[in-house]
Amino acid sequence: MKKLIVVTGPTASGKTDLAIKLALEHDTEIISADSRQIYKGIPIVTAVPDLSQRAGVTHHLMEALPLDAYYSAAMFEEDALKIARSIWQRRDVAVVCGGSMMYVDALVKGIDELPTVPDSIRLPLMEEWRANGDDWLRDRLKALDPEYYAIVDRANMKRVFHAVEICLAAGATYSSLRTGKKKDRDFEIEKIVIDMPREQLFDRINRRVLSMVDRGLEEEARRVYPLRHLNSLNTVGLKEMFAYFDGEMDRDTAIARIQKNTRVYAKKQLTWLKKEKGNNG
RNA sequence: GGGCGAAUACCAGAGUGGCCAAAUGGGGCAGACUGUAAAUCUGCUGGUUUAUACCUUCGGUGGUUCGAAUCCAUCUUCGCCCA
Repeated sequence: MKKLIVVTGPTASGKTDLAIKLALEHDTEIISADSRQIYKGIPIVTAVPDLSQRAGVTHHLMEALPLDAYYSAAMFEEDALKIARSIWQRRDVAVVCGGSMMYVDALVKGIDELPTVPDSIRLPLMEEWRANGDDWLRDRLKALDPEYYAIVDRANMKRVFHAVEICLAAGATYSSLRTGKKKDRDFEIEKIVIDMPREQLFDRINRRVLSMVDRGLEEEARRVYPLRHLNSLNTVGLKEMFAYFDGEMDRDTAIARIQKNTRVYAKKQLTWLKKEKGNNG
């Protein structure tokens, strides 16, 4: 049976190195499960390994998309499966490496099929939302899909909006499409979650941010600054630099905030992993 | 030596007699999560295992008052001003 070794864990925990080591051991390739490393043009802030670090191991879905490309967990599921199958034609094992927990889940457990929302629906809806306000959008959802309305986090407008646009695009309720069913996989999955004392992890994070600065984080941020409104650049390490460029804070403050926000990000990943552990994930 | 001002929870900082365990922000902690997820959102943050409850807090001490973080006296520390 073919096998997927999934290396995950919080940011800065050493996933990259471990994955490369495993890939070399199995003479195979790596599929990156990282919602930011997949974009091309921001290698420093996303801690993409350089060619020498990659040690000749092929990395897929890394630096593969332009910054303005739309991408999602569902697209990742599809792409990653396709790549894994092609690797399995030559090897028995493929290695997945990444900390985007939703991507990892989409690959490991599967994600529901939802229609892709066309701009012809999304953009006008967005316009109406802006004109009429949050309550209007909530009411809209209540009318379209009362079942989902009853359970959504109604303060989280991003979710409310998404549910509404899905209803409109599908011509069915979002709740009817949300099965949450785990898909059967015809391959073996070995999940390796890197764990370490929080103090040690936070120390690694703090130091890694400083090393990014040394390697040219500021220049990298300046290069993409004109595109700062793209979602791919709504990223820890860039948004703080942009705030510095905008004169909202000084450079040292920006760097300290990157460290802090990276710690917060790691914490969210840990929360996700803790829940998975509790659920036997 | 004299004058004035300030001392509030981890930090900053509101509050100037009861509605104050004390706004707000930061930081910290915890959590949610099925479509741009490094995103987005939520809760807690004096103690008491539950609390519309009780206890201990607003520099120290002593007063005034039914009641004080808030008023008075005094002490301590810090800041500014005059010598």
